[in-house]
Amino acid sequence: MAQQPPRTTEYAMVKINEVAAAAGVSISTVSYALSGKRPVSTETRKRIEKAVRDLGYSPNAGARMLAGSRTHIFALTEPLRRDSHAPTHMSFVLATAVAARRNDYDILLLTEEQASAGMARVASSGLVDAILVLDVAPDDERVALARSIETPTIFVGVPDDHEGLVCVDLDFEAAAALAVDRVVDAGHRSIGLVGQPQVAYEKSNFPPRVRRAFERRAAERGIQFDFRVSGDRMSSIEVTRQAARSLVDNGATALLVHAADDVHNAVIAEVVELGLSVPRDVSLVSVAASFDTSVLPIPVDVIPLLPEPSCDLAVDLAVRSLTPERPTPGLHLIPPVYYDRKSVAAPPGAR
Amino acid sequence: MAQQPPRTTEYAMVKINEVAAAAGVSISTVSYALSGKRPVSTETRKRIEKAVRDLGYSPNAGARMLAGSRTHIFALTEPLRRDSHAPTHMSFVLATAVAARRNDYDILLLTEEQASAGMARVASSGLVDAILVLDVAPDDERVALARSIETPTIFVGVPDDHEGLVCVDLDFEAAAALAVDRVVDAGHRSIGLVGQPQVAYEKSNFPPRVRRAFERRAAERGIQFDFRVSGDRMSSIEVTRQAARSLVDNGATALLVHAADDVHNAVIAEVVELGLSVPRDVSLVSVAASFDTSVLPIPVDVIPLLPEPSCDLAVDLAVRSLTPERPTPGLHLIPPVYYDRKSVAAPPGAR
DNA sequence: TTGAAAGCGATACCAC
DNA sequence: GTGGTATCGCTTTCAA
Repeated sequence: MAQQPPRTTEYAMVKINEVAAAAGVSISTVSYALSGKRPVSTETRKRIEKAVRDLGYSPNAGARMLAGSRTHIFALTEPLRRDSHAPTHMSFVLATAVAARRNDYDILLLTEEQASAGMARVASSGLVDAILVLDVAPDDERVALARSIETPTIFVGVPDDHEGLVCVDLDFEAAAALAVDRVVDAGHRSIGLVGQPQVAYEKSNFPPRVRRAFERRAAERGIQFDFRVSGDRMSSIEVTRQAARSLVDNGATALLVHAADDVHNAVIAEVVELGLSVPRDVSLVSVAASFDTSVLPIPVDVIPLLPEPSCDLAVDLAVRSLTPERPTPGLHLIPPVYYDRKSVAAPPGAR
Repeated sequence: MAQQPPRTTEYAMVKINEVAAAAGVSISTVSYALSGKRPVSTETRKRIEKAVRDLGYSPNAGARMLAGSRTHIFALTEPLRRDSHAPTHMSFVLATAVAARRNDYDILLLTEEQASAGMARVASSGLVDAILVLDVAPDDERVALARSIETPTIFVGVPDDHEGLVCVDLDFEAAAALAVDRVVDAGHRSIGLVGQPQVAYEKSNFPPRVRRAFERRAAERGIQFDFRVSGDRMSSIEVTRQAARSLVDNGATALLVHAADDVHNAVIAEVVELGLSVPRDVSLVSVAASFDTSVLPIPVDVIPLLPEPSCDLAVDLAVRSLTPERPTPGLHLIPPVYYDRKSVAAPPGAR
């Protein structure tokens, strides 16, 4: 006699009516037991849960969308441009996906050349409940589209024209001011900022915000300040090293760095080559870094740009935008946090 | 009198019956006109297309899934581990997304801790039509799951146990043979292979494939050949440098490298330190690199492992797996392509 | 606390 | 070449 093969898998997709039959209740009770939108007696709930487990039931996504007008999917639009910093992007995508799953949402990835097309498509087909916008540019084309669709849209990053939009971001201005305060409080009277590569100040939006906040706060504190762009990854690191050197040569005793990890390495290398030591001769603070500054050749104080807080908040806002109390349009800023790695001390002259 | 605001957007989602009414045809005709699954006279098709445009119609995703049993979504499972090489991963994700869109498919991103859970979920809820598996490990947990679900699954990469699976990968054997041929054709009579770290030859399956193909082809061409493992990322690069040195000391005039970028750097550093120049004294070829070998200190000829061909083919197989002629399980190999970066020349003795 | 049944908006079969 | 309509599997109102 041939033996039955083990039924490890259901080959026909099990439906809600089979669950209902197995549990001896009606279809609607099963639905309510699973969604929790109506009280169900503990006893019947248990029977239903058992039936669900036994049969390996999982509600059909299409049917759920159609009947419930909730897709349980968020779109994530991200240009994934070649020139952008891949590890940073990946951690944002990852953090978003994790936060979404925590809220029982899946992530649909939109990476089209013309991002608006994808957004328009998923919005008008009702494929997603909300749209999360990453890697926001100052003049982002997705802003106009966000205004024209009814699908709730959350920006992680702040475009220049953000009137009426829901935006999440690190409070870059506060971060820059905090960094300035720390070194000024330590006694420094002349500080420099090594910023992003030149192109970032045209194509991205937070670099100028950091720069302006840095300059404003330094002026408020009545100290000397100066700014240099860094070199980009593909070019030689010489641009960055010259930037660091000229800041130090001009008297800066503390350097703030707002750039990728390789720029930090270059700055440290230059400081070392100048025969200076951190923090005795030069203090260092990293602003809005999205990598771990404690694994640099010299650990560096940092006000990090962590993906998790931003993405968690963005997902939270997306979820809330589907409820009666929709989040208020405007900037939802994450307060900066300072991590001490002992790379700031009083300047040489102060001792 | 208050002026009507311009109707730039439809605020109520337009449905197929409205399109039908506007075009003066039945619902089914609209559906067929859009899907092309039944001939429709040119004239009525035009009227329908106009109505679609005018009303900005886009079929409801949920309804389409439910009625059509096609979701037009592929899942993409990718661990997105912190330790893996972000830029490489991102280019694979991007290439997959682009290929999918070309086929009118969207990508749902699965990045859960335990990848199988996500796969099981989307499979059993019918959320996706197929699953694409990236960043495949030799003993990948997703292999077992792929076998247990009915959703077609395509692996980009080859796990050790790939019996019955559909896998896409570079043709490593052909790549190794091609590399050997190029240097032998250039006149070299003694060549070396700097391979992966030792552990890769135990835990992975393509490194031995490359090594064997290298040795087989070299033997066929009747030349001297030798092999060394490289050092792994965490250990010192000394292992790699010694490997390169001993190959050269033993008479190799050409080195093939099948390893990560840091190993390439170490090999180049050693060659330079030996006072040799590329390609005058030593020729170099990189096999199956997934990074850009033209940005190494010395540009190196390469037979790359490119994301696009693999991802295009994977998507193509996914699409075909939904048609009557499903792709055959097994390895679907991408033919190797040689990129000349001028790191191969005739050996010193030949001149 | 539970059940019956009316949709949700497409697809695709059966008729004409 | 075109139209009517059963159907997909769930959510949610209405009734009990």
